[in-house]
Amino acid sequence: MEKSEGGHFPTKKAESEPASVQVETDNPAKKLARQLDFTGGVLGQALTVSLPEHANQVIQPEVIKSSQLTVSMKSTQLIRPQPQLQQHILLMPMQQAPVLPPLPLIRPLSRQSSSEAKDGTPKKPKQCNCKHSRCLKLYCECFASGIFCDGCNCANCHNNVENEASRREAVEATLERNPNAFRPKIASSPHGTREKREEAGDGLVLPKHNKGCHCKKSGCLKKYCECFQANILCSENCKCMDCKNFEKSEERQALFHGDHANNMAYLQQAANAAITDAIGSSGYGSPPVNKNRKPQELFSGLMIKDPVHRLGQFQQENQIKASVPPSFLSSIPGPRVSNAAALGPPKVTYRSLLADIIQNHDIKELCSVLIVYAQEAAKMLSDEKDASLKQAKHHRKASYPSSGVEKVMPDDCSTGIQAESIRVDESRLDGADVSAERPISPGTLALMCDEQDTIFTAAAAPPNDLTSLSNNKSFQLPHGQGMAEIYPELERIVLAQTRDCLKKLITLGEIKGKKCSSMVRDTDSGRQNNVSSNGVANTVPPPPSSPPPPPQQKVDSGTTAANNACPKVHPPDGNRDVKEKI
DNA sequence: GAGTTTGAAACT
DNA sequence: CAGTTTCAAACTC
Repeated sequence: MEKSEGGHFPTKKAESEPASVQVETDNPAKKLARQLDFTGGVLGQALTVSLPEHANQVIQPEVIKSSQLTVSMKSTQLIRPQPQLQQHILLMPMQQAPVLPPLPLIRPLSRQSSSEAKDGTPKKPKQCNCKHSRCLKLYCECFASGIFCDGCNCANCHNNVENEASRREAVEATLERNPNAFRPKIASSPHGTREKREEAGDGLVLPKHNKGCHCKKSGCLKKYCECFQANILCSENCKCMDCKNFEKSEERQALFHGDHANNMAYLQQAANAAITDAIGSSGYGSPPVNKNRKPQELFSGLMIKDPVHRLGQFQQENQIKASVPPSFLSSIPGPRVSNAAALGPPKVTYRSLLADIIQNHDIKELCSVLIVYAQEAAKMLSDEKDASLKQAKHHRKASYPSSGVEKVMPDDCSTGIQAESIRVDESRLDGADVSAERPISPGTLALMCDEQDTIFTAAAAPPNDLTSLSNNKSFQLPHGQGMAEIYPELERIVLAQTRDCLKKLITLGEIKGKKCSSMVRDTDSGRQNNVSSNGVANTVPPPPSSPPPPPQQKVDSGTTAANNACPKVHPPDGNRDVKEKI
């Protein structure tokens, strides 16, 4: 496409073919180019659209209007001027070059944003608001896009038919300054295909800005940035500072990914936070050499030079994430670890203070123990219930016989964990046990269903020999008794244990946080006098109303604090302890 | 909607 | 070519 453009602006073919649209092609897959005619063509009259890749192909204006000019634009990708809009597409002045220029500027993202409804349906073109440029400078989007102003809010507009002479002069002057002024700013990269990038997600497109952006404060994450506006990544052409518009940028990913991708408030917050960090802690206060971080440099370890700054950024980013719903947080791909593993910028990866405390096997073990708790509680409760039922039956038989009708509890659990066992004999619903009639809470049902997950079964298997739990056989209540009656009690027990474990985690986090804080003070007492009391341990703040951990779960702070190795949480000590406790 | 910020374009 | 100014869009309040 680049070479095919060769010259600058073509001859006025439109004058001889006023009602036709001429498309020149070389390669159908390449981008569309549009020839502009500033000779005074009006709508539908002198519309010449050039597709260098489609040479000698003539299509009707309507086709161009509706689709061709937006060809190769996949939904949210490169946004081109929308010729179907009522603004006029013009032809450039006669020039030597026979090959038509590509589409003009890539400004139109703003057009899209303001001219489309939220569902993406085109509504009406955006109108420029030029006041001082007479719409004869590239400041004017209409002029830059090669279209007449039509219904714009501009003042003293000369970008119209009535001022064709001055407009033509302006075009020539513009071309004199920059022969490529009306050529597209976004060029396809010779490497790879757009499809490949699109497949990579992120809404990425392969093209890059020809001149590159020069953003300083926006982090290239706002529409001030032409690259960002065009929905492309910054490239080596860019001379931006603190660029965050690169593929592995978490800030950028936060903008494009996540459940809150449409939440403009959040997007702005994320962008602002990223920018604030970029220009706040390291922005103008740091040497320019560090400010201009192109994507390539980001991959070269430049950012490692300032670990303090990076730490600050991570804290800020954590604040950002803490301010969004967990659903979004979970949607952020691989919080920090993934980035560390990826080829992203070599940022210092923040790790939770609990990262070394909570191990995978701990989680699995905890789950296993909770299951054991539940099982033991179920047995115990069922025994009690069975005994009481027998007594109740004796009493009832003396008064009136049982109806024998069975009541089937709703079974939301698709795995049918106890489709049979939750059948409750009505005879047991004698009013003496209200809890037996209590419907199973969704949480409990979910818990019981989840207990069938592989993480439970696989985790519990070796150490605690809980494989049998996976098939629920051992989870069936003894004596064939249903589970419904004891679910509430089971829930209470399991939740209590979970709560205790969480308390322990909180305690461990506090301990480690204090340790980290003291370490920071020791190593950087001169500068870090403003570190919070527990440093980054605030990521796991203790609940205000949370009482101190029960004595039996008190953490061996002496060991953990003295030991540089991270303290680890241990679930209740095995089945034996569980049984003893129950 | 007014005011501010931003960065490309224009200018020196 | 670098620095400054102008400009209009993007953004904030």
